[in-house]
Amino acid sequence: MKSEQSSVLILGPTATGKSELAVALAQRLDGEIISADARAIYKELTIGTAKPPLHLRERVPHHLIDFLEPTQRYDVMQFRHDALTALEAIRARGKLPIVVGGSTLYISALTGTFFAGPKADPRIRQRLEAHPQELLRKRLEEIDPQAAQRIHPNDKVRTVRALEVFELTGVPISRWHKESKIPFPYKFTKIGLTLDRKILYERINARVDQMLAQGLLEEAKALRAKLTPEMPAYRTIGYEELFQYLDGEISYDEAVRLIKKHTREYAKRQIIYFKREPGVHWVDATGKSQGQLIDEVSRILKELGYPVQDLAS
RNA sequence: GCCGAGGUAGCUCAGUUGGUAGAGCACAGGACUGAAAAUCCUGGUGUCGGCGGUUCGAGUCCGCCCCUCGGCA
Repeated sequence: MKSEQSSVLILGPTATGKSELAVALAQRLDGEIISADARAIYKELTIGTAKPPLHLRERVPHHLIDFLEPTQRYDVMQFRHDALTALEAIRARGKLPIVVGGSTLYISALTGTFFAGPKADPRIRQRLEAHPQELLRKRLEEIDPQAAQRIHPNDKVRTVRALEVFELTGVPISRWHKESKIPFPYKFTKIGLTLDRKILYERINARVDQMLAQGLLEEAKALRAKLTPEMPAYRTIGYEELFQYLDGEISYDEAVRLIKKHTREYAKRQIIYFKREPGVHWVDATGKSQGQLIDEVSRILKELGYPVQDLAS
């Protein structure tokens, strides 16, 4: 572990104010921000992904935002690589890396271990996906009973991935998981944001209305022509529902209702996932102003030895 | 005050000829190793307005009371 000093990692469900906190901390700690967000990576998905606004990005350098075409594929190990590159570059500049994000698996890639197996092969994947799940499941039970035990019979995504790994390497994925563990070479001080569930949901609902007022529908219209359902960017909350509306499948009101619902469900999944992340300094943002929140987190970091500058402005 | 309709889950409601209640929405818990804002699993959460009565048994039938919404005064 080559970490003289840890970097900072801010995690938590959507709409808790992570981005703003990150910028404020970057200013007090002379840092730069690395986004761990599997949708903010794409250009043109701007309003719906709640990217930090330009004026914040001008104040503090942000990395891994807006660097991919929405038609491109990306995955967690590419993220791991890109994040590592960015992190080392920031450190080389003598600055503090601050990772911020809500993409659960991306966070895990930085705090946990991954296996050195093969990456996705679109051709194999496509071929496997064409088969009915029952058949894929049967095959998984034959080649990797251990994985079959952990993967639910209905979970096609994981079934396909397991079969793909086996086809590419001849080694069952369960063995990969057991025998190949590569940790991320840097440690993080983890700050987790929480918010009273009810307030969080209200905030999500309000934010969706705000996104629509800002022109989310126009953005979705422009994207509809370029994206197909196979592309990850297509499956983005706030866009997929509007695509359905634009295709005449559901009403506008229904689309809006679904965006809110899906975002709430997403936030809940994030909460559950992050719960098991070890060593997080949890900070409850309920009832606190932006300033109070920043002060509280600054205090925590100061106690941990970070050189927090007091901005008496 | 009179007439009518109604009080069942957080909300909107369904509930056969009496057999200790269920649907949508909302919500809760969980899984997760290269698609992760993805994918998948589990869960009905209840003084059936209240009190009595009939009955082996009442959300359901009877009586009284309370409350809500219409209409007439």
